[in-house]
Amino acid sequence: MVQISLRKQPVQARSQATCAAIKEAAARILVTRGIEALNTNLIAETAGVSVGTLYQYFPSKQAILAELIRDMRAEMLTDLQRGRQAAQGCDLNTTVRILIDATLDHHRRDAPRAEALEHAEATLRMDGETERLKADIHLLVVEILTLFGVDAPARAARDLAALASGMARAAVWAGETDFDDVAARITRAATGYLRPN
Amino acid sequence: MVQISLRKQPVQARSQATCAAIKEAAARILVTRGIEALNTNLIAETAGVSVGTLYQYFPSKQAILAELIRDMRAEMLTDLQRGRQAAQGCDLNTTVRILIDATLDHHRRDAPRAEALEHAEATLRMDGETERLKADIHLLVVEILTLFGVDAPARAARDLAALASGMARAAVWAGETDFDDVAARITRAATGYLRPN
Amino acid sequence: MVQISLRKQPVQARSQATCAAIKEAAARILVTRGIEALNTNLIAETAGVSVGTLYQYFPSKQAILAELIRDMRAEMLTDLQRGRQAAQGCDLNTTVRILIDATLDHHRRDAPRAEALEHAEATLRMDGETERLKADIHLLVVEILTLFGVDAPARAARDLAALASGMARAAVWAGETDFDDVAARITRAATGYLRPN
Amino acid sequence: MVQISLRKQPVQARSQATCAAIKEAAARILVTRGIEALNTNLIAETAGVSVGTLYQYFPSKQAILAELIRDMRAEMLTDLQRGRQAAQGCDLNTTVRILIDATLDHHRRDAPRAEALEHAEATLRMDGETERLKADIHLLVVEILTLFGVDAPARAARDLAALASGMARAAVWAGETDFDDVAARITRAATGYLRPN
DNA sequence: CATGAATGAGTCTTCATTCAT
DNA sequence: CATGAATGAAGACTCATTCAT
Repeated sequence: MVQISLRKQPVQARSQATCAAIKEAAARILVTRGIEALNTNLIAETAGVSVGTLYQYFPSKQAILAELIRDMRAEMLTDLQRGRQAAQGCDLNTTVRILIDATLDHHRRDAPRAEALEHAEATLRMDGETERLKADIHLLVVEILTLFGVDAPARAARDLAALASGMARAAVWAGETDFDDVAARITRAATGYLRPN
Repeated sequence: MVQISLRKQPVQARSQATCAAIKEAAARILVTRGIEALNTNLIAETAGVSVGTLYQYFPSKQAILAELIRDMRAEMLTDLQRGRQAAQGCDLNTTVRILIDATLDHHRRDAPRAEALEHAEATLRMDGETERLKADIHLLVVEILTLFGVDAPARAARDLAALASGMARAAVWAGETDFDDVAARITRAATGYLRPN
Repeated sequence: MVQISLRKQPVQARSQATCAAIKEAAARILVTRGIEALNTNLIAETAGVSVGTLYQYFPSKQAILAELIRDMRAEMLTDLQRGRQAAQGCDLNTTVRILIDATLDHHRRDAPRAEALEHAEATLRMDGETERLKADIHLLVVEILTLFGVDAPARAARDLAALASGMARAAVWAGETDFDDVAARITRAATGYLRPN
Repeated sequence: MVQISLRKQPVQARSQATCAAIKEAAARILVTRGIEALNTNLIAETAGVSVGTLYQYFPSKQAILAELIRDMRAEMLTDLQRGRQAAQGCDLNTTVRILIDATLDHHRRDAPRAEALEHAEATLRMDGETERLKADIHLLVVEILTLFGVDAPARAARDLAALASGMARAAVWAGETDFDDVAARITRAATGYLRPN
């Protein structure tokens, strides 16, 4: 359980810029050189600040990673909420298709980063805020599945998330870039999973 | 790329026991305390040997992990080959069901261990032998899909593996133990994925 | 081939002092307890800093030694260049005498240290900078010998350097401190070596 | 001060062969891979025996090296004694030439080995037996120099030994193989050193 | 006696974190 | 606030030596 609350709220513009630079540096290192190469001195250097400054904004190395992941999950929740809006009144299959599409939006924005963060996520124990976001994401899917009368909606939501995440990450690994096609294939599997009978 | 060849071939009974104890200790730590807590001193202590002994059998810490993973992949290949035998003459859906069942055999033997190793696998660059095993596993699936005239069989094999692995790992995370049920759900998704049209 | 470039350029006064303290500590240990007793923990402790600090300034243990040796060779080159200036217009024997005197200047400054470093030098593969300094030293002698029409000047330069170095080190071992006398004896041998016929 | 007396006198032929094999292995490693690569496991393996056996014959790693050096010094003493016989009745210069020739005999037999051992010798504290041999060698030269009325014969003997050893080692380093020529050059220097006036 | 498995003290090196300036 | 020098605990790995078989 990682303490990620900022030590100080970066209210000023410069502070926010520094904070963002640190996070960007960490993400870039994570993607290009892997989690083993990720260390605070390198993050600070890459961000163009001193280690001391880094520790002004983040209480620990883990906190930086945790916040990166939290941001990703927050974006994903937003993407899914937008998807739900768009799917108002559609049938199950269409809704599923739209939500899967939404799920892949952060891959579309920066696939290697999404992949790296999802992998890092499995290594860390999450902070409360991120857990809450993940719960919200899960709940959103559960609600929709419930609406369509799907059996064991919690388990189904988990299965679908795992299926989608697994396939998306494998596609990134394989170097695929056409995420519409990936979404289509994931949808085929999801639809099959949900098919009655 | 990790060098995993043993430094010393454990011919004597005591040697083999020691070697196995080291691997078991590493696996136990990996499962119970995670990859960050995995260090050579702890492995040796847990195995009841000295660090020196550990290094008689393994050239590096990574090599221990690599061999654990290689063993798992080797078992999985065997499981799948057995599955293919059993599926001789069956239709696609049945064959898929049988192979997915086989895929979950190592989860059935020790689910937390399977989960931990699959996650660790994503962190390491594999040695040649393990790459070969993974290629063999992939090829086996590709061959079967080709036999049934599935489109883009290589990509389909990758998608199905990712889908199955993702769902299985999520189930383990959630604490499920009925892997027949998990297999049934994975099969639903896989069958949907493969459905023509 | 040892990488000796400092990790951090010691610009501040404190840094330079720390860096120098580390080198001094290493030299002192080398002289008093020999190369086998030389280890990074002891160097750091002797220098009054932590190991971490040592590694801020030197990328490896070898690099410390390498830089000590490089410094010595750089001083020696300067000594010899000064000697060459002083010998302008002298005959061969006088020139030789002056250069041998110059060669012993670093023994005059700190004989045990010179001895210890020259011995350590034979153990290490040198970095490029030190090789260049040694080549420059060699070249300086070759040029002078060529000027006086000495046969096979490269080989003669090597022979004379070996002769001088060997005798000087033996003198230090024996506890001699009058390096003018040592220089006189070396000069006798060198003059004999160069005598035509 | 290294304890080198054998733990057991190798009276039997097999024992002597084992003992020699260990020494040969150590020497070969020293020459081909340097003193840093010299370790007991490698020596034993190279010699075709087990570590345990190695420790039957030598009380420590250092003892092996020490005995190798002792052997070399013993041979050198023999060479010099033979040289003194041959030089009976000759004048100083001829005697010097003969003795220098004798000094290079172990280089003629195996130059890289001689070089490696002489260098290793400088690193070790010698055992009593080797010290005695070196003292005998020194004394032999002192006696001859005294016979010819050389001033400060002990210091001269030391100077000549250093000069000869230094030049010979430099020649080996440079890859020279014609030790008659090396001897001639050393003799020129030695003769110059000894020249009255 | 020979073997080689086992030992564990000792070394090098890294890196998250602190704090004097 | 920013800096970056300093810290030192921790971890990977080596190798001389011992001892049960």
